[in-house]
Amino acid sequence: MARYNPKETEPKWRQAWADADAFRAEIDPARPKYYVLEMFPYPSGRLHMGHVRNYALGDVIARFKRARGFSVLHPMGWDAFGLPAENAAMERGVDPRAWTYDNIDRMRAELKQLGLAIDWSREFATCDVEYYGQQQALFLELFDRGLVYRREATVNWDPVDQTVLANEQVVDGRGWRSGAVVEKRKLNQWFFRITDYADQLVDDLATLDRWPDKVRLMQENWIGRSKGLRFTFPFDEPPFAEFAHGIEVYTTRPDTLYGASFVGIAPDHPLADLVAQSDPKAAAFIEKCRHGAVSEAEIETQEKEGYATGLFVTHPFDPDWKLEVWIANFILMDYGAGAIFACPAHDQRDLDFARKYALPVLPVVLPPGEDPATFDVEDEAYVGPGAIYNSGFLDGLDIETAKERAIERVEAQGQGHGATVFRLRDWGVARQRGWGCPVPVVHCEADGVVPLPRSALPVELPKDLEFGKPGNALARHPTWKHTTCPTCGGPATRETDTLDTFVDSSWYFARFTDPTAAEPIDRAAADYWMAVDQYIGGIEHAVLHLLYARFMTKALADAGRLSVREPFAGLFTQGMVTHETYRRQNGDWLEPAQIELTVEGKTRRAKLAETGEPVVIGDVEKMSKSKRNTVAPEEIFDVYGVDAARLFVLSDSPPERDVQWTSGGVQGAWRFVNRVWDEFDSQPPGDVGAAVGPVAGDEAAQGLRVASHKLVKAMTEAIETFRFNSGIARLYEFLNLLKAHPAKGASEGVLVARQEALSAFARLIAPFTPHLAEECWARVGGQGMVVDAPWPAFDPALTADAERILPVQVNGKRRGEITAPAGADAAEVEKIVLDDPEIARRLEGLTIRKVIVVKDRIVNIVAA
RNA sequence: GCGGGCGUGGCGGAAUUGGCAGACGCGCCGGACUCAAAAUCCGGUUCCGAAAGGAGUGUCGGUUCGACCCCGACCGCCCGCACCA
Repeated sequence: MARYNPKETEPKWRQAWADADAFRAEIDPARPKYYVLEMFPYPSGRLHMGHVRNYALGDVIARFKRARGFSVLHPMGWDAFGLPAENAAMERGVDPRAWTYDNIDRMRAELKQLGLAIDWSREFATCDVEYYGQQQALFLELFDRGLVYRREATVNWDPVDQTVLANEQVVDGRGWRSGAVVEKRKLNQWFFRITDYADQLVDDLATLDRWPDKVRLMQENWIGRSKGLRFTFPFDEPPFAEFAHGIEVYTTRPDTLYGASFVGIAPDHPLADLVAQSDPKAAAFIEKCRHGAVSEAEIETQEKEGYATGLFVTHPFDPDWKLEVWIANFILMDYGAGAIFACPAHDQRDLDFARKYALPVLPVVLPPGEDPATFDVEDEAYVGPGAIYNSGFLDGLDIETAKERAIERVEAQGQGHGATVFRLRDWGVARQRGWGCPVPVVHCEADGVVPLPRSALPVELPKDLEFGKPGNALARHPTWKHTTCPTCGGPATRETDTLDTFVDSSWYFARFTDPTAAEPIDRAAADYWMAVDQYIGGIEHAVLHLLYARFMTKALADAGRLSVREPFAGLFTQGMVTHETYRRQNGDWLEPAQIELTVEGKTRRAKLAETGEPVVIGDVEKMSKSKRNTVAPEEIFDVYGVDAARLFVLSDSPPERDVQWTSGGVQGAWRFVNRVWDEFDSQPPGDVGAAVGPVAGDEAAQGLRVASHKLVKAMTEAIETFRFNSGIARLYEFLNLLKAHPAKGASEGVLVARQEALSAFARLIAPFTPHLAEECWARVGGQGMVVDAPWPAFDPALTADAERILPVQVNGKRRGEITAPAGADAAEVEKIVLDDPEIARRLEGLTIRKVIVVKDRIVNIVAA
C-alpha cells in the first residue's frame, strides 16, 4: 500500500494555491458574498491547538462557501497591543514592538502551514500605525458626536504594576499578575457612552437569529434592563438643604408601595455623608461598610446591617405614613438611585433586614388560593404572582396593572416618573500603558482638553519607549508628551493614556473590507462585505468583545461610516481543546509525551515512560502550560501532517463542545488520510468528465452511486448546520463502502460508479483535508484544482429511495421488518405486514387491536 | 441565591427532532500477513444469557400505540451573573 506523504504533498499544494492567488477576495456583484471570520489571535508567538481548531472551523466554511459559488472574504490579522508584550519587555529586556512583530512572523508561518483559505493580502496588526492612526480618527468622530467623555471614576489600581486593571483582571481582590491587593482609586478616565445604546443593544439581540441563545441571554443579563419607577420621598422638615426635595429612590415594584417598611440608602450616598457629619455613630457605621467585603465569596455570606438615621420621610400615597431612613450595607450607590424603599414581605433582602431590626413586614401580594386573613410571610419573601391587597386604590389588581396605576399616581402627584434602569455602565477605555493606541488629545492650560485635528494624526508611539520598570512608559518618556495646543499654540501635554485593546478589536472586521483605505472604513467595500456572515470564536467573549463590537458598529452606523447596525449576522462559539492531565505521586505535573499508558481490563493506567514510576491520571482539562497537558501543533504536523491534525480536531466532537485531544484519535485521522489516498491510488486513471456512464442493471454499481449521492446530500447539510463531526463520520462510512467495492476485479459499472464517487469524494473532503483533496483530485484526473471546482451536486431522484425497510413492532418491541414502496399508505403497508410469516408467528394467540403505520418510518401492532 | 445548559457502551460521541438506541472513531478481543515486532488488512465488541430471550439512554413517576427526545419531582456535573432594589 502506497503510504501518503504529507511532507511532500502539503507544501506543494500550498504553493500552488499561493501561485494561483486562489483566496483573494474580490468584490463581485455577480455573485453572492460571504464574509467568514474567526476572532483574530493575539500574537503570543506560538500556535496552540485551540488556534488549530478555531481556524480549521472557519476554513471549512470558507472553502465550502467558495465551492458553492460565493465570493468569499476570509481575512487574518493580529490583536497585537496589550500587556503581554510589556511584560515580556520587563522580564527579558526586549522591545515590545520587536517582540510583537517577531511573534507575528512566527505565528504567520505556522498559520500558513495550516493551509487556510485566507486572503493574506489583507493582513494587518492593530499595532500598525496605519491601523491605530485610523482608530484615532474614529475616536475623534465619536468624541465629536458626544460619545466620548472624561470624568473622575473609581478604578481598580494595582500599586505594584502601577496601572488600572479591568474588573476581570482582579482576582479575589488582587492583581492577576502582581498579586498585590488592588486599591480603589479615583482617576480621570476616558469613557465611551455605551449606555446611550443600551436599549438598542438589548432590542437588537432579537434580530440575531443566528447567534447562540446562550450568548444573547448573557448579553441581555449583562445589560440588565429593568423598568420601574424613580420617585422622591419628601421630608416633613428637610434636615439638609441639599435634600430639600427629599430622597430619590428607584424601584421595580411600585405595586408593593403599600408594603413599605423603611427607606434605605447606600453607605456612600451623599445623604449618608451629611448625616455622618453630625453623628459619630453613623460615621463609624459608614466607615465599617467601606472596609467591608471585597471578594465575591465574602459578599455572599455578609450579613445585612444597617443604621437608623432618625430621619423620617412621608409615604407618597398617605401623608400620615412616616418611614424611617436607614443606611444599609446591601444598597449599591451606583445602581438606580443608590436608595430604595423596602418592602420586606416581597423582597428577600429587605426581609432579612427587617427581621434583624424588627421592622414591619406587611404583605400586599396575595398568592393565588391563599386566604387574606391567614396569609403571612415568615422567613421567605413572596415574589410570585398574585392579587394586590392591603393596598388602598391598588386592591384587587394583578401585579402588572398595579405597577402601571402606582406609576400613574406618582407621576400625577409630580413626585416621580416611570424609568428604565440598566446594569450596564459606560465603557472605561483608558489604560495607563505604553503599548497601546494613544488617545489623540492634548491637555492645554488655557484650553483644557483639546482633541487633535485630523491633520495631526496619527499620533504615533515613540520608538524608544523604556519598558524596564512598572508603570506607563508613555507617561515617563522624556519628550514625547510635550507639544503645542492646536487651538492656542501654547505649550500643551499629550494625553498619555492609551486605549483598551477591546477598542482595537471593536472595528477590525470592518477594516478588513479594505485594509489600505485612506479613510478608517471604505464605505463601498464595507457595504459590499458587511456584515460578517459567520463569526467564530470562543464563548469567553460572550459579553465583552461581542458587546463592544456591537456598540461600535451602531455608533459607526450613526456616524455614517457603516450601513449595518449589527457586525455579526451569524455567531458560532466553539469549544476548547482539552487533554488528560498527569501527575507524579508528589503532585508535579507531567507532559503527555513522558507518559506510557496501559490498559488492564477496563482500567487505564499510566506510568512514567522513562522510569516506570506510576503516574496519576487526572481530569481532562483545557490545554495549558501550567498543567503541562499541551500538545504542540508543529510536532503533530511533523508526524501526521496538517490534514490529519485538522481532521481530528473537527471529527471527534461537535464544534460547540470541548474536544479532547488523544494520540489515538489523531492516529485514527491519520489512518483515514492513508486509507483515502490508498483508495484513490488504486483507481485506474480515468476522466472525471466522462464519469457519468450508464450503470443500469449493475446492482452493485447502482448501490454505490446511490450511496455517493446520499453522501453529497448529507455532507452539504452537515456543513451548513455545523455538524462537522457527523459529516466526517459519513465520510468514514462511505470510505468503508468504497473498500467493499474495490477497483481490482470490479465490473465496468462499478468502475464508473467509483470514478464518479471519487470525484465527489475529493471535493467533499476538501474543506477538512484540503491538501489531500487536491492530491486525490489530481490522481483521478480532476480539472484544475479542487479549490476552483464546484461543490458536487446530488440527484434527488437517487437520494429518494423507491423502497423502504420498515421495522415492525408488536406492542412497542421490534419483532421484524418488511419492505414497502416509498410513500405506501397505511392499508398497503398493513397488508404486507400481515402477510409476513415472521410477524404472523409473533402474533400467534394474540388479537390485533390496532395497527399504527407511520409512513416510510415504522409499523406498530397493538395486540393482546 | 438567580439564570442557562448537560447526564447515552470502557472512552469521544450518533440517533433524520416522538418512530430500529449505540452510526463513525478510539480502545479492547480474535484472526490474516511476518522468523518476529510494528504497520496494514479482515472479523467481533451495550449488559445479562450457551441459546431462545430479556434488560437498557442519571433516579423515580407521568403522557403516548410508541419516549434518549415531551411533562413533573429528585440526584449529579458544567457555565454565566452575583446584595442590580
